[in-house]
This record gives sequence, C-alpha cells and structure tokens, in this order.
Amino acid sequence: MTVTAANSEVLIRCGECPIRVQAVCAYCGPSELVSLDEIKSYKTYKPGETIVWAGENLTVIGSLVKGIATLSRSLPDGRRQMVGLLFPSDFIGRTGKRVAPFDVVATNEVVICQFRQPQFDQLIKTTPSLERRLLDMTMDELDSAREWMLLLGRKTAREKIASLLAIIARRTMALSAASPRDGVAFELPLTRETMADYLGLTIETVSRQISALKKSGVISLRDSRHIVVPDFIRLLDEAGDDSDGGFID
Amino acid sequence: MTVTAANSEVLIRCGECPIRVQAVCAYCGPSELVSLDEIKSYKTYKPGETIVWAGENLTVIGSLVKGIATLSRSLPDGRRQMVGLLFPSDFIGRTGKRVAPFDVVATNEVVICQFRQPQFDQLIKTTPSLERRLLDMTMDELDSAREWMLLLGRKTAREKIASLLAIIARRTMALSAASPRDGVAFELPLTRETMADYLGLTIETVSRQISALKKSGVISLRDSRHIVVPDFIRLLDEAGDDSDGGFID
DNA sequence: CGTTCTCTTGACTCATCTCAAATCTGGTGG
DNA sequence: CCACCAGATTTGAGATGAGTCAAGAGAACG
Repeated sequence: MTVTAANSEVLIRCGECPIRVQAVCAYCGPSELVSLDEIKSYKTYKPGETIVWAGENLTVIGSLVKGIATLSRSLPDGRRQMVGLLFPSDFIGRTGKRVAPFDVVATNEVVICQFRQPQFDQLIKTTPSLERRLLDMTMDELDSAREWMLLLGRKTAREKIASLLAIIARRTMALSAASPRDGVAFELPLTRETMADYLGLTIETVSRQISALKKSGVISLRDSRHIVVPDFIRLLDEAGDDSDGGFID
Repeated sequence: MTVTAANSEVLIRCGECPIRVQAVCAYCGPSELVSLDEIKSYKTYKPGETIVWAGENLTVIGSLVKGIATLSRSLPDGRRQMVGLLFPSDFIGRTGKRVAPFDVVATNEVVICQFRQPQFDQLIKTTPSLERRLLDMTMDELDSAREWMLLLGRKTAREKIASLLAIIARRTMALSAASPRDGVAFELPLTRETMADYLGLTIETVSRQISALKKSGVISLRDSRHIVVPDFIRLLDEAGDDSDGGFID
C-alpha cells in the first residue's frame, strides 16, 4: 500500500514470491497470505546502505528477498564484529522490541519484504503458523550463532578461514548437487574486510591465511574473489571440526 | 508421574514453582498448567554431571529449576568453548530436533522440570502461550549469544574479564537494588577454568588479568572466589563497551 | 599431614596485530 | 588505447598480547 517514493520496487504477490517456501511465511495458508499481503511493501536498499542502526529505533521488520546483508556491532573505538549474515528468506527485526541491538547493512542491492510494525505484531499473535515458523528460524539462528562462538573463541586464524570457505563451498555444492571429492568453485560474496569482521581477524591476517592455504594446495585462486577447492574433505580437515560434525548437516 | 528412582525429587505443583513467572510456562493459564503438570517430572543432576551430550540423542527437554548449567562444545583435540550459561528458569532442549548440538553440564546440583518428549512437542503446537514464551526466550538468547560474539571476536583479555565480572555484578546489584556508585560484592559461581572456557582464554590468562585488575584497584579479592567492586562504572569502562550500551538493559 | 585440586606467577614462545609499502584491479577521462 | 586514480589486496618487518610449559602457593579433604 504505502510505497516509499525513493525505494519503491515492483510489487510481488506472495504466491509468486521466490522465498515463499523458506521465509517466515513458509507455514502460512492462502488466507493468511492475504493478511500479510495487506501489510507488506517492498523496499530496496543500495549497496553499503545501513538498513538498521544499532541503538536506534527498530522500525524495519520483514524478510530479506534479494541480496545479502550483514548483522554487526561495534565497540566505541571502532572495533567491529559481524554477528550474522542474512541471506534471502532470512527474517529481519524483532517483535516487541524498540531498540535495535545490531547494525544491519546491505552488502549489495537488497530487497526487503517489509511489514508494517503494529499490524505485524498483531498478526503474529493471532497466526500460529507465523509464530511457529519464526520460532524454528530463531532456534536455527541461535544454533549457528553458538557454532560461530566456538570458531571465534577457539579456532586459529587458518581454521577460521577454512571454516568460512567450507560454509560457502558447501552452500554452493548443495545447489549443484556435487560430491565432496569433486572440485568446487565459487565466488566470494565478501570483501577481505567483511571476512575479517566476521572471523574476528584483521584484513592482513585474512589475506595471509588465504595465501597460506593456496600455498598448501588446499585452495587455488583464479582472482582474489574466485576460489577453487579441489578437495572439499581436505578443506574440512583444515577447518578443525570433526569431519562429520559441526558444519555438515 | 514417572519419576526415575536414582534422581527423584520432591514434586512441586506448578502453582508453587519458584521459576513460574519467568520460565517457558510464564504465559500459561491455570488449565494449561494442568496439562504441563501431567507430562512433567523433576530430575536432579549431580555437580559435574553431563545432562546432555553433544552429538547424542537429545532426550532432555525442560526448565532449569535450580542450580547452574553450562552449554559448551569442543573441537576434536579438546579445545572447549562455552556457548551459554543456564540459570533457573532457562529452557533446555529443542523441539523437533533429534541430535543435541551442544553439551549441557551441571556445575552444581541441578534440578530440571523435565517434560516428556512427544507429549511436549504436541502440547506446544496446541498452546500458543507456550510457543510465544519460548519464542521470546529464544530471541533473548540469540541477542545475548551475538553480544558474546563481539566479546569473543574483538575484546582483549582484560576487557573480557571485566565484561564477565560486570555481568555478574549487575545481576547481583539488580537483586539488592544498589546504585552503580556503591560497592558491590559477590561470589563467583565459576572456576577459573569455566571462566576461561567462557571467555575463549586460558586459565593462566584469566588468573593474570584478574590480578591485573586487582593491582589497578578496579576490583579487590577477599579470596579467589569473592570479588569486591568498589566502583561499578569503573568496571564498565574496563569492559570496553559504551558505558550505556551493551550490557546495560 | 599428606593428597589433590585450584589458583597464581614466572620465563619463554609464537600467533596475530600494527605499521608501512608494494601490487593489483577496475573505472575514468583524455 | 593509454595514463591516472582510488580502492582492494598482498607482502614485509617488527611489536605485542596471549599461549605454553613449569613450578610454587593456598585451600579443601579425608
């Protein structure tokens, strides 16, 4: 209904939405989708644009439809830690909370299916299928956050890099249905700086460890953003997890 | 109903339960409590006992009633990271998941109000007040986990120690309604090793940083487990957060 | 009063950070 | 097409914070 002039986007019906089966609305039936349709609007954010400021009023609630956004938080002197990566279908915002605990920043062009605040809060109270889906998604995120805590607290720089590459490689493999022993190639959707913020390292250490993994033959680079992994199992070994634990699910 | 012989405990009615107003059952009405009463039983765990093993079948679902438990995960070579601390009223377990992602270990004598698995899964589907409370609790835990990621990834050893002490001090102050400029004294409920596992440090570094904070006059020790904080604001400064952000809520 | 566990402290090592410079990349305008 | 520039990345050299190894001091317990 209300569509901001600057950031408007083609309207999509929920029925044709690309993230429909995974987003917060995944368990909704047709009539519930109609209710959602009434309170949603699409907003587009430019690369680098801050969608939510930590400490400010949390006004944005919705589903990420397209693009990648980062969740992060900084110390007063500028040290920054990413605490989450948001992909299409991930939920942004929190019901019943006024102050945003973290920054949300668009890394590339991002489209959000944004719900109007009071209406959404109301809707979720009367729609168990919404609430259940949100609970499942939140629990999954909690598990990944805790997994990441293990990485941040206990892994070496080399293991951190290997873990991150393994996660991205696995997502790529899942899409192409390749076997672990085949090679995988993918494009890094992150700059060295974003990787550093994610892993709790400096840019220089990230760069050095990538070079070291290249020298060991664990990976090879076409250019700085295109990684080739000849043996996925080898990469997993470098990540330090049990070969069947952690990141395999 | 079913009470294990070895670990039995005095039965409590939900109405007289000490954690009633904060636990997963907080939003339940009287009739819903009756349903819970029918599928719950109390179990006691000894200090050091592992309540749930990571990677094993997740059979325990319930509320921590008494004691403190830790959530942690280890790398194959033994490096361990705590990913959560469970206090009375915290929820243990996860609906609809077979494999436990983390170890749950009792640090002292722990009592759990344990629900029978299939019945609880069923109950939560038909009881919105349970589901809503669980969603709120899970979101709070997700926020704290992410807060902790900032600590693990970006804080120095001294800041990590100060942050942990600040959290415990604040909880103590909240109970006694003391003002920040007053002195606070409390007993550490954790060993140096548990603190190290929590903060992503070694025992020796924990010990050294506590000594350093003592030498700076930020804290003083009666003995190794009894901390006195003469000026809470000073402690917060050492924690590195914005003085009004982060751990104040 | 040993025994055992927790905690502290010292000396040294090493991984990661810091500071600095070089290289590479893509884009812009002439 | 080329020169130039700004941003991203790599690499080097040195500093340092935290880990490792080892020993000693308390405290708790039987």
